[in-house]
Amino acid sequence: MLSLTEENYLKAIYHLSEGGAKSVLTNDLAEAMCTKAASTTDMIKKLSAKALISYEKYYGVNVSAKGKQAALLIIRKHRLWETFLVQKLNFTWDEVHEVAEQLEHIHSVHLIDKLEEFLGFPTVDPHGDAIPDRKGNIKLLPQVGADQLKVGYQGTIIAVKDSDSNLLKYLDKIGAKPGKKLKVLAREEYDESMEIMIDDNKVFLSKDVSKNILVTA
Amino acid sequence: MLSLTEENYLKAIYHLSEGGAKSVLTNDLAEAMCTKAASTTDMIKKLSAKALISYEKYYGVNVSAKGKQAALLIIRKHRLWETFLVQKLNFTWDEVHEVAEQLEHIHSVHLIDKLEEFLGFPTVDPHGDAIPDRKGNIKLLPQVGADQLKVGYQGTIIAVKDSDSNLLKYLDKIGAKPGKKLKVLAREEYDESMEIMIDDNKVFLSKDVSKNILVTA
DNA sequence: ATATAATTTTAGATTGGCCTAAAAATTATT
DNA sequence: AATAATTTTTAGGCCAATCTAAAATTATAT
Ligand SMILES: [Mn+2]
Ligand SMILES: [Mn+2]
Ligand SMILES: [Mn+2]
Ligand SMILES: [Mn+2]
Repeated sequence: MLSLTEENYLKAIYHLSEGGAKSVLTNDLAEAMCTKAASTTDMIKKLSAKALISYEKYYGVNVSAKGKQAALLIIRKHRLWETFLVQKLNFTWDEVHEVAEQLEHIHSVHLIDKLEEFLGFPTVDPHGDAIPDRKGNIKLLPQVGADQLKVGYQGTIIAVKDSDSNLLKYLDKIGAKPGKKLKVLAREEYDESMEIMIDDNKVFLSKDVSKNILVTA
Repeated sequence: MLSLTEENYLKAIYHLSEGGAKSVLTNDLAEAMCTKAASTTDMIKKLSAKALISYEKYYGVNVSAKGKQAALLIIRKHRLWETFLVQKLNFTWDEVHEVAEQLEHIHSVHLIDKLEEFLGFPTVDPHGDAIPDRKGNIKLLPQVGADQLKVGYQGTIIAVKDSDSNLLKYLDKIGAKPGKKLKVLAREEYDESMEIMIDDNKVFLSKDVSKNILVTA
């Protein structure tokens, strides 16, 4: 059984290794966890001893198959709870992450399976992120940050980054929701800001915003 | 903000002091918490420093007004979550306590208020225990253990003790549920066993069982 | 290639929650 | 009232998770 802290480190390692094929570095993990590098090294040793990650001294860590599965089961819980909060308790999508950070550590397989059933087996959470199944399998759609797009691109918003509450409020205001059509009208190379069309609304976005909108690749 | 451990001790102190007017003793608290007396003394000092309990060395503790309110807000969460698990996720009443022990420590006033609304402002949990309101007020009905009853008593089951899963399964089997009519037909003084009528079913109960059935006083 | 800078690890300390063993205080028994 | 038994507290230590400061290693720049 993993402690709450071990679960949080493992999840952070998984998220940091998503996409990139490189090892997760101690300092990056420390920053993500809001702890110091020394503390992180300690935890890396613990997770490594439990075979959840592989660790090469000075060169960072990688999640093992076992670690990936454990991480995905935590993420499954996080996303099912977020879905519950929005669909059943009428939370707004900017209110759910913090509470889900706590709820994801409740230990009960029965609970989470029943919750999933109660929600009608949702496939994505309120931010568009895929929900892993009870085995820890997840199907990731190829997706890219809107900041990477070229003028003329047309596609669909798949998901948005969910950790900043104020960003989510803004995205809600401009209608940037999973499922919406997105078209790139113009792009300013100097600051990488863009003019885009979401459904029928024209908006200007700084890179700081656009990079948090994930679209079909 | 209380730690999970502090919350659990405080709740245990509150429960041990329910009914009785006497102070809660260190050994009793240690037993309830499954820890040793020495550990309990440490925690008593912490809770006392936070003014949640009053502590007289060697003579035990009493919950303060502030402590009582904090305890009742934890109990509120516990009972609302139990109600959720039974009513919405189709848990049986013997499955909910353990999970609620975890869920009661989730910190979010918004969450628990929304949950209460979602459940339709229930007044009692699946075991018949009253649910405190958002201020921490609770209305306790005068109730007594069925083991105290005399032959000829007629009344209604208010609640059942909820901590033993096997007991709950048995109570379910004999139909001993909150709201049901109960009549005492006979009582054997030697072992304090009883013959009772629940609705229209006649059952024999040992004291070990009857003491967990709470009826109108 | 060497010096400097950055990163990572180790060493040693702290805090919360727990323990055992010993000391102190209270309660019960003669 | 003195002694014995019980309860409670204190003393000292352990483990998990954190920190700071110092040492070790790797990366970068001359
Ligand atoms: Mn989230
Ligand atoms: Mn999400
Ligand atoms: Mn319960
Ligand atoms: Mn209950």
